[in-house]
Amino acid sequence: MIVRFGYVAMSVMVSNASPSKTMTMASFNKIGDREAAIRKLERIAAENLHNTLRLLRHNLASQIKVYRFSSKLIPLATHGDLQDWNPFEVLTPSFEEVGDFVKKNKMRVSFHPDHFTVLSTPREDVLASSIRDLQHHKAMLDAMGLDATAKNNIHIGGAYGDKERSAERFIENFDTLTPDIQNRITLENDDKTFNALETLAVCKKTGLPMVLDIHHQWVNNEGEKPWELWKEILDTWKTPFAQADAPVTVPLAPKVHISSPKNEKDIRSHADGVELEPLLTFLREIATDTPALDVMIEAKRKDEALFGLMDAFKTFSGEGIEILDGASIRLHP
DNA sequence: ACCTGTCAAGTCTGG
DNA sequence: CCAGACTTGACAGGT
Repeated sequence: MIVRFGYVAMSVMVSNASPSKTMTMASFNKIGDREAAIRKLERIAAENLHNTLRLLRHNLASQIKVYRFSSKLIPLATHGDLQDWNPFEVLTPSFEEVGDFVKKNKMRVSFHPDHFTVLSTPREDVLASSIRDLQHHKAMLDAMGLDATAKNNIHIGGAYGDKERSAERFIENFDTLTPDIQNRITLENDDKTFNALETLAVCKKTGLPMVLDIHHQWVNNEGEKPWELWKEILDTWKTPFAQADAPVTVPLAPKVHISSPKNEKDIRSHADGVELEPLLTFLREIATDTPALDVMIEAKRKDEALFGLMDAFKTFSGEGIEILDGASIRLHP
């Protein structure tokens, strides 16, 4: 099994390279001249995209091929007061530059629209803004010229006192989405509401690929071990939604998220780095069934945590682990 | 240079 | 019905 590692949004090693610079609505309004304020938003977005490209170059230098973009590339893009603004008129070349780099270097990229995207909601207004957010994320991937192998990962959402009904509502609402949005979505188990088993059930009904978050599964489960679900999770990556728009010959590798609890008191929060031991146990359990796996590291110290984990793997060299490059390993079952 | 409150957005709990 | 917690990086406004 070949395992590639990636990280999320920002680097703690490349300085002054935030891809998430923003502007509040209060300061937008304070500018007075609306056109000037919009130009400023566009400048910030261009800077975020420029920094994203800098991060991708840093990734390439370290052989990191898996990366999640910041969802805040364009400040206020989905804000209700700015719906007449089309940021892509000006920003498309910057998005293309990022997308070209991704394609040229065969990187796997994604977004994670944050927890305000809730397709399980009973509220019409919340559903509408959730769909708007998904459309926005799809539009950014389109502007980069990336096919549907680049996914938007989301959670099911709230339970509203009736989890079964809420899961059904997620499916009903998902069914109303256009296919080009649907086939960009992956579903992840969360740490409070929809556990891995419940998320898997929704994936089976919708045909969505499931991203297993091992940390979430550890704090929110029904007594199962994460690898006990793996064969079924693997199957969710063989559905049509897991494939690209364009004809593809190789299915997308499954993806998992890994992070470690911050401390004994606060087990949900993310620690600076990632503990090797639980991850290694999981990888050894699934290695036989899984030719390729991508692991997204969600640690507080971002890319530094990735390098720390790679160092930890090095001490297991010869024990069924082969270091392939700066960000990937081969694990022999 | 550093500190504190706030931010576009949603849900859940407790009062 | 409403305030506060949750959680996160970064702004905004202060010292």
